[in-house]
Amino acid sequence: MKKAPTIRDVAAAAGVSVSVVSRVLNPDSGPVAPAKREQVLNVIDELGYRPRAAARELSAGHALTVGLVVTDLANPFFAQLADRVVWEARSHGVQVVVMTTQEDPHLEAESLDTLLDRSVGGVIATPTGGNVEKWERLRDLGVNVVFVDRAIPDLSDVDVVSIENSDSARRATDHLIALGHERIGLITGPASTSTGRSRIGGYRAALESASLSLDPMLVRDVPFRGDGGGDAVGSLLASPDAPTGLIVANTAQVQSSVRRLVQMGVRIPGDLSVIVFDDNPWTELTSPPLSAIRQPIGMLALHSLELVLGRMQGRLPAGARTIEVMADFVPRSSCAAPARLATSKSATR
Amino acid sequence: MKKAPTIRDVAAAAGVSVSVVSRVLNPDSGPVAPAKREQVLNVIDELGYRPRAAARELSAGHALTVGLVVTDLANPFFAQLADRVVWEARSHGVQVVVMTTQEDPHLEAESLDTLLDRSVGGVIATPTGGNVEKWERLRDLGVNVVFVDRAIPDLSDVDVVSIENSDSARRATDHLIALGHERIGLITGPASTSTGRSRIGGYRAALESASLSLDPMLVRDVPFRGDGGGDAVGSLLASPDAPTGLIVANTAQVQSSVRRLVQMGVRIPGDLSVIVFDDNPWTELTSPPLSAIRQPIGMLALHSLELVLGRMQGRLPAGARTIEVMADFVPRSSCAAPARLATSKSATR
DNA sequence: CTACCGAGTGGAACCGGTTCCACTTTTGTA
DNA sequence: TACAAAAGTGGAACCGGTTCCACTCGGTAG
Repeated sequence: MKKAPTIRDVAAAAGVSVSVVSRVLNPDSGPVAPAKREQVLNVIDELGYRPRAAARELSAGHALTVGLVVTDLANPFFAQLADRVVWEARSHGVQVVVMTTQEDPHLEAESLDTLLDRSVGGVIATPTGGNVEKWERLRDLGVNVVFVDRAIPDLSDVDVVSIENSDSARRATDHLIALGHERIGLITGPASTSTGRSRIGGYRAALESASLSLDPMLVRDVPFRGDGGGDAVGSLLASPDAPTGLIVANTAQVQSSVRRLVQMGVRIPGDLSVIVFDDNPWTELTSPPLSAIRQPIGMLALHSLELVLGRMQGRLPAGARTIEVMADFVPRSSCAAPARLATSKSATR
Repeated sequence: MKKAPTIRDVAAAAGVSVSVVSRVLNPDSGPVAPAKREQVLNVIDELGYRPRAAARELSAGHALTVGLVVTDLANPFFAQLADRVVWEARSHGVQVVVMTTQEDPHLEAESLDTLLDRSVGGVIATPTGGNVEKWERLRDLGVNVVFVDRAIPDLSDVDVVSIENSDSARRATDHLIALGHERIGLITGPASTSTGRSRIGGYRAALESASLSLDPMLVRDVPFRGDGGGDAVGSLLASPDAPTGLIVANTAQVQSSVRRLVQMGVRIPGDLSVIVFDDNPWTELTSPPLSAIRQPIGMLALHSLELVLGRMQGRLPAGARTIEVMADFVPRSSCAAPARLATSKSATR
């Protein structure tokens, strides 16, 4: 366990001063004679010298690192997001420190403190919704913050990247309406989140333009964590006036909801037409394959990182940006006309 | 964008020297009068002071950070592993820098260099198999390395955490044999990896003790990346002498393999009994639900981190450790007796 | 022939912590 | 009461980079 060479070792071995070595390391920081540059590079190579990141960060005041704060990586949505962020960051020479919040504002606060200690250049986060003052502090201290997937409305001056939630929900609802469904269940994220509200909004809009009334009993907003999805499915279908179509618009609860449907032996689309938000690899392995809103996770990651890096390098104009990307609707065989269409219609009227 | 207070600001505001503040920050580094400690803590709280990690790392020579190097987070196995590692690390006040290799030794090498620059205290990795000298260098420089899921046999003095691959493969094979299968296909990882070899070993052992011969055509080792799984499935089933049972023991290729089975319309378990390695949440959502080897990912994460942290704190005896954890076999309805059992038996003899 | 300019260089301060050491003040014990 | 050991404190060096600045050379313009 020998120890690594420092810049002074290199300088000594090359017979130059540390200033010269530093200038070789950072090409635009001053002139170096071509001969000496060569010489220094040779020594660096010989000694296997690598600059210590900590020293650099200390003097620079900030790190070439971004924090990624998400709920948990066990959720495929976040896992894929993290995958793309890490990958994209790498190609820019930036490292990613990953932290998870489990949707708990306390854990989130802790993460933010830690990120601050590390002097990260930026943070990409799916905020829990709390910690408004902490986020503000971070921003005021010069850390570039980008919210992805969700936003905190009270918080100004923060970039946001998300999908067109309202529009996506609307398209899913329209699809079911077009098939003849009149009672459509919606399982969505908490109404306290921007995502939840937008999706409910899109759902409502679709119903309105089809002149269908919105039955509040059919809309269930369940928390992002826990077994809320499955329970909501159970209670929706237990109702005597059960829906014939269902949109699961709480990404985190898709798995739990589908599991319950399978357990209950609900025939899809015979008993129930189903559309899920977020197209995971397995959604086409179920029988039948599920119609889905496919979130362009790669795009979300790309834009988020682009914003953070852009701000870190100061090459973006001031003023927060909001980027909304389109999500595809992928029709598969989990949707069909409601079975009781004819009878129920005549019976109701 | 004001700037954060430093230890000297705190010292000045509290009317003490920086040494005292530092001792308050690191309780076991020297005595402080209770009154002054109180006073310093108050000032810290008032100013919202937080020590800069970079400065600390610079003088300590190493960081309270571990690197996690995996293939990619889009793979649920690694995503879950990362989730647990991040979670567990957090509770120890350690941050995790995640890097992905895409199974490419060059990218892996790049990651290791970066990790070295960051003076990480340890690395948890699923090695690609290359870069033996780089790993050695890392180890010699005092970075604690733990391999998880796979090992590099040429590399001594490195801790390894994995499941009992041989035993697991054997149990899966035994299960199919007990049902009456005699031709059992095996799709596994590259034979150049420790994981691949062990699983083939277990498979072979099971066949031998049942006095069945091993047909090399039934064993397909496919790379961890790409579409090898699906293709192997296709070619296995295209054979006139197709297997009646299949074990997909290449975790990374399970999804691709199952997708192909579904696409081909193979009836499970009617035409083919199937067992997959790694029990993802969706394996019970397919129809029928798939029998699986459930890797205790949490245990893998826990042990890996335990080892890394233990070594970082120097509270582990020298000498590499190998930890193998048991994997559960979860029988579901994707396995049954081979349909042609009676006829094929009489016909063959 | 001098004045001036720019390239090239090295010294030293600085970033914000930790730690060693010398020094003063308590304490405890003979 | 005397004197050693322990507790408490501050100064300053150090970790390994970056950067400012002063300085020495050439070469060129006046």
